[in-house]
Amino acid sequence: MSEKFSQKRTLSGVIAKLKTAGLRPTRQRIALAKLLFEPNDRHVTAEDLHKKAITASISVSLATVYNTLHQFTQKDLLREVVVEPGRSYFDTNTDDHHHFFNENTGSLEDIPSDQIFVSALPSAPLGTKVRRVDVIVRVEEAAD
Amino acid sequence: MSEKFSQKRTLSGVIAKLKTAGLRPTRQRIALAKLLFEPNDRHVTAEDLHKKAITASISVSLATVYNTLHQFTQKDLLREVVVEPGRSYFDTNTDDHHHFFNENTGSLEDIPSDQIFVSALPSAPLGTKVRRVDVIVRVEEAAD
DNA sequence: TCAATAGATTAGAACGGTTCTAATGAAGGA
DNA sequence: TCCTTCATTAGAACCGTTCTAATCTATTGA
Ligand SMILES: [Mn+2]
Ligand SMILES: [Mn+2]
Ligand SMILES: [Zn+2]
Ligand SMILES: [Zn+2]
Repeated sequence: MSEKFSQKRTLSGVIAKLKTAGLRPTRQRIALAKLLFEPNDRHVTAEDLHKKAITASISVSLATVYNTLHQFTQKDLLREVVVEPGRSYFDTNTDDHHHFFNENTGSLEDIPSDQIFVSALPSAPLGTKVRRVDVIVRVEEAAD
Repeated sequence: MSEKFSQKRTLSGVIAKLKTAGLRPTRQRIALAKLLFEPNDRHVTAEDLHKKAITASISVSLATVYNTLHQFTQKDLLREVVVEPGRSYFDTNTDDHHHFFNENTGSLEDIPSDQIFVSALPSAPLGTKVRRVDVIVRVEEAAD
């Protein structure tokens, strides 16, 4: 597969993905989607992604990065993961899964849902229904 | 049990608790501990507790509320619960347990650890050890 | 092809929860 | 009581995030 062709495929794939989600394929959204939707899943903060874009010479404002991350989340292209106060992570893996969170480094690692099992829960509080079950395994650097 | 006696018991109990933890029983810490360590477990934010104190005519600064919550957490009198970005909850229940989190109201409800079971996990990332496993069941108001 | 329009982007201000600073006050040991 | 250490405080600073309102761009249908 030539580089040009692979680039083209990525580009058209990204545009299709945006259109399918009902989002206009703007220069900024296309560029951010390309950074996000690489083969390997990623867990990024808004500022991570903004830095990454700037480094890649993609001119985009921080406000647009936030807008885009939230729109992608709303359209189920991303998932928001909350593990520490004052900072949101966005996850390119939208499958049902869980996380290891390293409290020393701030890094997130997926736990596929078939590698963990949460028993039947007590019933949800009256008048509510379960939207999602998040398991966060908090780890720390082991003492030597 | 007379009210005076019950008050005295609470006061001396609280002071003992602080001393045991290695914290000077100051006026502010005693007052906040009394608000926190009531029979029923609570999930409060710093601003919740500060308001509660002011309402109860306890003069204490917000900075001291934050200091105290963090000190209590460090001494294992409280546990921090992270469920939404930009706001920390402090939990008077320090036993191993999990939570329902109502995303509409922001309320937390305990799930005793014997009412939920998380299977053996995949091993923690290399060089790390598990500090805690948090299960957060996110619920929302049910449609009518 | 070209308005017209709806939607997107942007810089910078504002926001809200939290932390810091450095000055004052209180606890507790000698 | 005096002294040292620790705690409290008001207010400023901080920092991630959201808002504002001006500018720009994608889309569409004439
Ligand atoms: Mn990061
Ligand atoms: Mn609250
Ligand atoms: Zn993930
Ligand atoms: Zn709890």
